[in-house]
Amino acid sequence: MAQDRRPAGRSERRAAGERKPREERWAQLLEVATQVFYEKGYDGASLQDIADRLGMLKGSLYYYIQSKEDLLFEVISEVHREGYAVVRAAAASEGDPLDRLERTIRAHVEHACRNLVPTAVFLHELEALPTARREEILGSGHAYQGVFRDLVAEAQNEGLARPDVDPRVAGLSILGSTNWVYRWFRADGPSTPEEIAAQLAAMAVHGVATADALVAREAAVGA
Amino acid sequence: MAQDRRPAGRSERRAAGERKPREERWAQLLEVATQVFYEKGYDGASLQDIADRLGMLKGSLYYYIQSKEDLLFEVISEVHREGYAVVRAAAASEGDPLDRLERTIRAHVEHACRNLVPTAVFLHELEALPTARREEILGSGHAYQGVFRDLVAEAQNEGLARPDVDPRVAGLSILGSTNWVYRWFRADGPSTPEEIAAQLAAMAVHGVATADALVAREAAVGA
DNA sequence: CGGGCAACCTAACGACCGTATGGTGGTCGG
DNA sequence: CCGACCACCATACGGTCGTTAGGTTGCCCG
Repeated sequence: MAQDRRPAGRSERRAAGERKPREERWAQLLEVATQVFYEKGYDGASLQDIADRLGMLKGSLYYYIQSKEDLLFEVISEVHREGYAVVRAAAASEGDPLDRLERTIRAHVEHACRNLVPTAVFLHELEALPTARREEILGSGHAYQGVFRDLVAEAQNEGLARPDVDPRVAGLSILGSTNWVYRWFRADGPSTPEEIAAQLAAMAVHGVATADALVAREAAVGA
Repeated sequence: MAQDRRPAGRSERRAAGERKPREERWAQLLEVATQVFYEKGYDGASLQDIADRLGMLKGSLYYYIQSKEDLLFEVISEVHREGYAVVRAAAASEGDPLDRLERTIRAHVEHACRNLVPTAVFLHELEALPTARREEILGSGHAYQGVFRDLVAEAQNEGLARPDVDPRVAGLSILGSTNWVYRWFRADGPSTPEEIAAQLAAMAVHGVATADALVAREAAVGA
């Protein structure tokens, strides 16, 4: 069996698509794996697919990894680390809770749009990881959700958000609308990431804010 | 090989877990398939898994189906038909666009909460279907999104929604927040489907409505 | 009481999966 | 110029996958 697939024109040692140093290949491997997981899903993707695109044999991948699962873990881990850092930074910035909420949503959406493929893999294939490794990435709590929930709760405490909204549900609503963008955003579409981010942020802020707070915000913009 | 798995205590013709008439078994098959796809994903699930839970052998499934893909198609097709009908009915009901938007969101969320598993399979595994069969289900347009987008646009035309919101993005935002519930709703959680639906609907309405329209709505409730 | 059909079973097919093991060519420091 | 080592190749294993073809049972109808 000529390594499962590939014509394998007898033993002329294969076309040998350039040898590369380890670090460079590793980065390339992660990129290719991300793309393949995006296109076929984790279970649907095979190491063969990935190796093919790298111009090597699937067995050779084990020079870089211990198992297929390692690849998914690495891909997801990387994008989550980045995204979570971006969101936390925005949430901890200056200003009143509504301002920070708006900035956080925008940062989150813009990051998702600009890292569409890894984000999609993260959101779609996270549950393909065994529980232990999943929690190694997420931490034990619901990190993302918590950021939005806390910002809404804070706004509520300062009288900027309507008292009848449940911060928990509000946080999940925001998370849903922002995490949905990977399903419809297209770089060649009619809207830029910034425009979309601004729209989603504005809707969310209007969704939770009191009428008074909204009036105050418009006045501040006008000033 | 004793049909791949199962101890198979020699040939005593297997425990024979009750024979059932076709229609009943077919319903049971769909239910089991839905559950298994939910737990393992379409690619991760095997016909063996499904057959095991039905107490039959995987080959016997082909008495009911032509291929594994048929199962996914049937499952997704059913839940989509139901859900879309519910949403369209609510969108076509009486009242001004904001009222109808609110009712539509509530109907959508309540339906999703009460059909959590099929909904999850629909949203998660839809893209596992080949394009042709996917469009057979969805129709060629973006049906769900269109309903929400049109309601927002209608509200805008009547001066009930803020002119600076993009109905397209607003529709997708609403779709995102409502389609996200399958990821966090638990029947044994602190909130009922109705409460969650009401919260999400209220946030969405506040997210797009003008200040005047909101005042008018509160007055109407008070009356 | 016998024939037929519905609802399965039995058994196997070829393909492909992730993974292990040992080899092998080129490159580079000494 | 030589040996070591890096980045792969070659090959194969055991297993599982979806799918097929033909058999077997029990119930129903006449």
